[in-house]
Amino acid sequence: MRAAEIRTAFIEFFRQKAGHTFAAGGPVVPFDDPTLLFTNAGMNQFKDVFLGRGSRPYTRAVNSQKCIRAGGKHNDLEDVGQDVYHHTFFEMLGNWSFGDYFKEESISWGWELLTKVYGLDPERLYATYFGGDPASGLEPDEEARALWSRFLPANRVIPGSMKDNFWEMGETGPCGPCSEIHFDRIGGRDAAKLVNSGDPDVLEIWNHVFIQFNREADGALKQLPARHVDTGMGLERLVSVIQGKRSNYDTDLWSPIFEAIRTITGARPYGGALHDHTDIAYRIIADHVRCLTAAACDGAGPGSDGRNYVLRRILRRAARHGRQTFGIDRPFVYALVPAVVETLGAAFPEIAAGGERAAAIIRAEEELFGRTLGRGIALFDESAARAAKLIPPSICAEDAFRLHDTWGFPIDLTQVMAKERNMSVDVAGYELLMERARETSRGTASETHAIELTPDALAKLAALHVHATDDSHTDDGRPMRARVAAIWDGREFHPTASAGTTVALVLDRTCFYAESGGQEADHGDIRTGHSDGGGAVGDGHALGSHGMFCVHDVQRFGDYILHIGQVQSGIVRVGDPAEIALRHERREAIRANHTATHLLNLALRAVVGEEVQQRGSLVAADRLRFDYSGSTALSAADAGRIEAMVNRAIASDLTVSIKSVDLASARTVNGVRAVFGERYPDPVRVVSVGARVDALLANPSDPLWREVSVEFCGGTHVQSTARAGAFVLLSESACAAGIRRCFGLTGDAARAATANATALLARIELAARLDGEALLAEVAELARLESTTALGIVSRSAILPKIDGLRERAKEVRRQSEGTTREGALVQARALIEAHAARDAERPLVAIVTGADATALMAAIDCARARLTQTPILFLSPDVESGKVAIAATCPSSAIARGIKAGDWVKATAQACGGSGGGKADTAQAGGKDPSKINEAVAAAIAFANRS
RNA sequence: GGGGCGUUAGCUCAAUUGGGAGAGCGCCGCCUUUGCAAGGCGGAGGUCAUCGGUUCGACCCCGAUACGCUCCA
Repeated sequence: MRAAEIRTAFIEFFRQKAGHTFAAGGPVVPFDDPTLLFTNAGMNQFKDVFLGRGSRPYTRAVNSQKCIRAGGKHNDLEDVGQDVYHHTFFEMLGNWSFGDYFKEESISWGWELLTKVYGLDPERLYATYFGGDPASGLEPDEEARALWSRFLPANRVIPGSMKDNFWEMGETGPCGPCSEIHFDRIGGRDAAKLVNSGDPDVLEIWNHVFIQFNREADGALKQLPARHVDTGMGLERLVSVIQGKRSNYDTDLWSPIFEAIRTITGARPYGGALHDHTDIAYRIIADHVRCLTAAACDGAGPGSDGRNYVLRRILRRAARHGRQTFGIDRPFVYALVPAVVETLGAAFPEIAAGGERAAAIIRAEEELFGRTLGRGIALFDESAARAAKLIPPSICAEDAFRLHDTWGFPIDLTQVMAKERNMSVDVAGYELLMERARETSRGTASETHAIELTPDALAKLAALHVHATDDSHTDDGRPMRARVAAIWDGREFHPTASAGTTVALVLDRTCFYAESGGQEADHGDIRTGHSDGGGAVGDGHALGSHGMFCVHDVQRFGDYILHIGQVQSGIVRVGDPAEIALRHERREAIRANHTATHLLNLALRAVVGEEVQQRGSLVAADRLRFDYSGSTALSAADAGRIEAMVNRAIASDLTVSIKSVDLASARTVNGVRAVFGERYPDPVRVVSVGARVDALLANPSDPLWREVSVEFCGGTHVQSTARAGAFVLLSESACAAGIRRCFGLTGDAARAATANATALLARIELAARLDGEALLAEVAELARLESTTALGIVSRSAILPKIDGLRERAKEVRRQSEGTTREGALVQARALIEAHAARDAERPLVAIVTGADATALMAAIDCARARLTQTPILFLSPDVESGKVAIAATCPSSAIARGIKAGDWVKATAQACGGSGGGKADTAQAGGKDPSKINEAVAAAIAFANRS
């Protein structure tokens, strides 16, 4: 039987014979279960039923569930490839009874399916049952034993321990005995002793769990009113058994993938050897690509945290085999996806439909890693060479950390690579460095500890009968009257706050926007007390009953909004009436930036492509920031298109429409932008630029909406886009692996950036007419301006080549003047050489060369040394204008032997004219600061040479 | 938001406490060979990212900026 037939046979057996409902397996990424990294068993999606919290319209279910066991409590990642039966991704065939049938049906159907449908040899089957546990007061599961005895002789019905045969979901909750069916791959023997002993040829194939108890918090077991059956049978294992193979990988679930690996890498075919490097790599890559494909088709791709990081680690493990084992240095894992679709697509429509997307996701991650992979391997090799000298050999913590931090090698990948060379990794040291890095990167961030409302404080507020803050007026942001409901200093509540103190005010209502969704909080003022009491001056307690409070942050905790700030003067009391007003200009700037952020999001998608996903944003008063998925830099042309699109929208003065609608229908709007993985409230606030929200909902699938910015967003926006004034993209860069970050400006700030660019361009035009020293100075100044002024990406990309052109000319000017000074020095040197050559060769040559700088002087020394090979030579060149004396010397070995070292010589010479220097024994340079002492320097040089 | 690493020839990368900018591959020319592959010899190619500072002297040390990569939150 082929694997697909085996899978279908299982499902059909239970559907037709026993009236089970086919309940398609859940996604491999659990939807609503924070306790689970990945779906790791067939029962995950029915957990609520077993816990008595949910129900289904059926009581019998069957399916094949995609499971991932990596990174979490069940982690088979380390074993993949090393043996032939561990997988990060596998299928679990299962049938369930929700308070319906129990042990008898479950066991007899199990026997029938295995022996009659699949035709397994009954002589090779063994069953285990729960053998009881006196310590827990649990009786043996005699019922299961008796049922199995109907099919199997007594010696093949084996009692098992608490560990093997009693299943518990967690510390508390539903649990019960289980019964496993084992298979002997060899046969013709009594393998009872090998059951549950770890022998790869005698393996568990099917576990039947009988849920009949509930474990209470005090540890006691109570009988459940509704008893359930939960079974699980690993498909890969079952297929190997039915197809008579000793390895899961020798079945038709894997052969198409192996074939694809062979074709793409050009390696020899898979050989199935347990300890062979190539075969291990084959297994690892095949396993990992199945896992990554399944995850990607269910919406989870490699990333930097949580389950996404597990996927990244899995991919990087597979990817490095491409280079190290198969010697190819381009992405290849993605190209295996079609083979995965071929083997799984028919059973899982989401994999058939999502294959292309999965391949794109995998490819992007491979390209990302490909950039650092080569260097990382090189660094690892160096590190391993150092490690090899240690006993026992161990990769040091610094290298492991650097591999992780700089080259993106997860620690477990480093460990795997080390293990291949019989080395270990200093993981403890690595963790230490990691922790230190975490601290330093956290340290400066939380300098100003914000005032927070703890859960405890929230409860206290409720106890004080403080109502939730009414924030229904934040949108228009007009000044309003409110009342001080509570004063909180971060530790306790106070009845009053006096001038100078920093506290948080809770009001009964507010027009302030609390920081949320990346939009920064409003700032403003709160005046408390009866300010308009008329004649209050004469009032005895009027003085001091006023308070002036300056808000510099606003945060929401639960239903309460904290206005954090400082009491400027007077006193603020609980119960005081208050006049609150936010800083209008700041709010206006934020609104403009927020709407521009939405327009930017839309433009990015239009220009870069559909794959652009928002990964975060910040809306401040002075700028906006937008993070999105992507791994290549934006070209200047694309930046220009994006900028133009946003500016067109601003010029069109589009109306911004905002409305709260129910989440389900909001999601149906074509092209709606929702942040991936983000949870949204229901009803959700929809912000649309250029189309009325009502119009969107009236015809949600209209392709026109793809051209319109539609986002779920709680922030504040301008009423129409013209208020944003103008938009400029400031910069674009990488901020994390696979994530790009760009900054933008609107309004006056945007116009200023444009003006800066115009001014700079004008100055560059003028500089083109300069020459000589003036050109050199202006080029330096222009370069300084370019890097320090705010410029848009587009302008900068137009300015940079112009400055580069000027640099090119400046370089030519410099080269020419260097050439002439060098030539001048050489001419003088040649004359000196000729004059000296007639004399005693070993006699030192000390001479002044005029108009030479350090480089030219060295050239002169070079020239002289070539001709006068036995002569110690020292040249000086005073420059009155710059107040410096350049000195250079060379000494042949004969002179060095006499004690004339060039380094000492130039130093002695330089000291005579107020400088110092040094160098090697054969050549050296130095400089003096006082050209007027040139004669003293010459004298010193001659004296030094003669003394030695 | 914060941290780390990086930027040197067309490409991949070196350069000891700061003392004359290098290798391999590629490119060009010549030689060797019947031809190819290869080999031998020679050559061109550098704003050491940019700007500033320290220094007699900076690829190297310090600061700022840009760009790239990466990690943490």
